Amino acid sequence: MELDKHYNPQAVESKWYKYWMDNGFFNSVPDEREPYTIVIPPPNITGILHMGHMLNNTIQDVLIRKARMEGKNACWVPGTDHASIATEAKVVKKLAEQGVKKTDITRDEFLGHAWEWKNKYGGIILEQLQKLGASCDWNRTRFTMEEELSNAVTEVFVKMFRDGLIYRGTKMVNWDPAGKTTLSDEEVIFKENNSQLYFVTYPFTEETLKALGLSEGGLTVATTRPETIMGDVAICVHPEDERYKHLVGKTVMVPVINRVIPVIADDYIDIEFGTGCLKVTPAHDENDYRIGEKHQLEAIDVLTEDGKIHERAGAYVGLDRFACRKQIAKDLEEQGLILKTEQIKNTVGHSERTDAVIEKRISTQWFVDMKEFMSRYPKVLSSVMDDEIKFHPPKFKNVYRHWMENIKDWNISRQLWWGHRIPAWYNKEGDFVVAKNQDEALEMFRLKQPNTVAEDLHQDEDVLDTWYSSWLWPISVFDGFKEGDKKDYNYYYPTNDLVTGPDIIFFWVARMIMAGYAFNGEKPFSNVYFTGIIRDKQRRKMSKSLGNSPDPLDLIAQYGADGVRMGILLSSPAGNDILYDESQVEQGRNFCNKIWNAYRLLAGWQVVADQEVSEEIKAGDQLANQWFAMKFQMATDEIHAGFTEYKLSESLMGIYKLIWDDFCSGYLEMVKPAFGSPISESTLSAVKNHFENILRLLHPFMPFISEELHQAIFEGKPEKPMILCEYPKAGLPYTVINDQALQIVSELRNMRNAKGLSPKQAFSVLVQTPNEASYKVWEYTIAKLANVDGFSYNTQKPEKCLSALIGTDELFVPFAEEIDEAAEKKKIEEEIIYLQGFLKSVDAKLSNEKFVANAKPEVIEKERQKKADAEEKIKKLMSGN
RNA sequence: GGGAGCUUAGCUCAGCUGGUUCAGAGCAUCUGCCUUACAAGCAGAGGGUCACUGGUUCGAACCCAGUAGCUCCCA
Repeated sequence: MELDKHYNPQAVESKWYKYWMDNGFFNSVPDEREPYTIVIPPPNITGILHMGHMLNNTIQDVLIRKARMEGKNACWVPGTDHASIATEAKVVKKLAEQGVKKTDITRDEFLGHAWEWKNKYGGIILEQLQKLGASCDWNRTRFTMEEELSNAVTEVFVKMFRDGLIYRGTKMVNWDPAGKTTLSDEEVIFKENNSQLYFVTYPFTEETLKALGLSEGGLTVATTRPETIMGDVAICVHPEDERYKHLVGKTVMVPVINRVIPVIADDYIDIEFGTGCLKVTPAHDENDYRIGEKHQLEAIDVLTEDGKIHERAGAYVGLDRFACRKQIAKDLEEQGLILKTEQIKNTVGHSERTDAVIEKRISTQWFVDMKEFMSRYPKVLSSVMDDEIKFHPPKFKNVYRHWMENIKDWNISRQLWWGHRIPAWYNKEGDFVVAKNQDEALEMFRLKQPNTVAEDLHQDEDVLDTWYSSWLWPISVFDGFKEGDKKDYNYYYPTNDLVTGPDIIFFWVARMIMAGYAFNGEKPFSNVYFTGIIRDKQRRKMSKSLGNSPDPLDLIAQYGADGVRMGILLSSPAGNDILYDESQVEQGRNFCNKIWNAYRLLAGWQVVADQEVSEEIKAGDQLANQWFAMKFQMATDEIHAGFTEYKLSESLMGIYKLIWDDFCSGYLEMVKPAFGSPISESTLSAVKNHFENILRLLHPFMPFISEELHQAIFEGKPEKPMILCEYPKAGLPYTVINDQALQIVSELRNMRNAKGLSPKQAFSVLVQTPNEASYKVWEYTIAKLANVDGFSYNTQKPEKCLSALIGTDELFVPFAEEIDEAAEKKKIEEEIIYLQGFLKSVDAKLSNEKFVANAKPEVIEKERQKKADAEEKIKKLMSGN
């Protein structure tokens, strides 16, 4: 059968993926083997596959496939996250397109639509992962809002509440006016902004003017948010500020609404900033809130939940907050109350999901008491610092510690419908209990008020933060919270490796560690591999709006999954950002093609019995076999070292070079029979064996082509499919082969290139060496690779020749034609000059008493060797002249 | 404002506890080749004052200090 010149991935990929699936090779059940477990960072059901997923899941697949090949019981659990805010926004938008408003339908109706949406689109991303070759145990696919996982969430919430780790409280929280929900601090992204700083004057009241003996005047504050002045309750100055000391206790009027407010003093104030006067708006600023509490001031919330001016503001009612800012500035200007404006840079919080500008708002919400949590579970921090849980790269340990040490309470309630509803029930008086379900809640109420009936109770309307379910993921996917048989949980947990982006280190990684120690007393995983963020060539993040993100599925269609996997992995050491460039994926495709053609080559050879080939060929083939065996083991050791350090790109590069340089350019050329000649049976078998071994090394990285060719080598009947073959082991002994003689090949090629000679022109060579034997064994191979038609040793140097050094041995190539003697001489002279310079520095070192006295003996020995070698070389080069 | 990290070839990055036959890899570039496995290829070659300035040391890409630039995290 004729094989195509180019590797064609499409047919191959779907064929083998189906084969693996049909045979259940991805599936795992507990047995006596050592488990190796990864839980997928569950993608959002709203998500579609992007380059970040590609990187992330390729790495997981590499790890899981390698573990599987190493005989471990490999289990990669896939699944999806319900993504409360994102999904709710999607569904709201879809309903709006149909002319339905969320407020017009019931909660149950809305959830019906949401589930419908989830069932239709929620699994798309998992199907896309299959195209990549992800070897997840699809039988284990979980969803954060399915029944079992929801039960786990309730269970944990109730437990934490009863343990005093969750409380309901009224605090200042982050409000997303677009999503109309509160957010945790982690969901707020700070962005730098160019803002106007308005200097607004608050006129003194009559009373104050009288006391001061003035006819007019006021206090000027600097603010970027004039639209909140209707919520002002005081002006605050520093108690030591000489400019304002005398005004403390006096009153001023809030512009626009002319409400009277006091001037107070607090050392929180920064005298240098603005005018040194701060307008205190406790309802809309964290610091103002604190000042307000301290001075017992009222908090007037002047905004509605969607960011418009509330009735209680008394002016501009119904106007959007940003429109109001402009309007009020204009009006104040007209009234002469704006002294000046300045441009400043400040940072403004935005919603991670909706990108709306966050408002600070006082609200009654549910919180996790993090200080208490951390004091009860110190392992959460120490395990990472002590490397019981290893971060790769370790620089993220600092980031982790810093966050942990400054941790704030976690706001976990969201004013949404799509999510896990908070298991708290209220009676008509507003008392509440936390319970697993309504029946339990009713019982609890009845203990105090026996007459309570179910109709009196209503469940909290809010749902929990998405991450409140995600943090349980490594436990809950193995039903670790479920009563009864915990076979899976006991076997698979703790998991081995977690692969994720550093952007969710706090959202997810940290909280999984918390959940692990708090609910199971055990770490959730042993290693965390932080991938980089994928950027384009200009270092911009990939985003839909920039349009700089290629569609991964298009890439797979164009370059093949293996090619894409390789391209994306090659330049992605852990923690470094990946600058994506299509040329990398091309490189991946080209590599596939290279491997494919190596197979084509050997598939086309005619085979004969060993007796049919000459002894010379046999010996040459055997040497080549041993030589490649050495190269193979050396590379295998390096590849394992890369895995140990989680430097997957280095492992992959090691394989790349092993295959391309050592196997194809080296080994195959060595054993390749002359055109039209056959290959011996034993050599072909050795080649196939080596080929098969490199495919094994490659399989975790490029699963499809390695399976395809593995099957092809064994004519479709291998003992095992590649996916189950044993991964080559590190540290196996190998015979060291002295291949210094092979340098003759590159020297000759170089000479031909430099002289513009055809490779077809044969040369004879003369080597001056004390180790004749180490060259003799390679003669056949060298002759083949470099077109040499004669070898001689330690004879008279010919008159006309080209020369080179092989280590300290000399190589002469008789060359009858024109030689640019001057150029040759110059080349040698330059070499001598370099060596002399080198020798001088070595000599200087060796004659330095301090060096000899201080340096380690082996270093000195090395220097002496260098000196001897350099002297030897110089001697030879000089004598040649 | 606080913290962490980075700066090595045109690009992306390796360089472990300091020891110049280790300044390296891949890609890109250049030269010559359509040599019956592969032009998605083959054979070669040229690129670097290791950000800058000082210091420690017999010896610094590596350790220390300062300067400049960049990135990230947190407020």
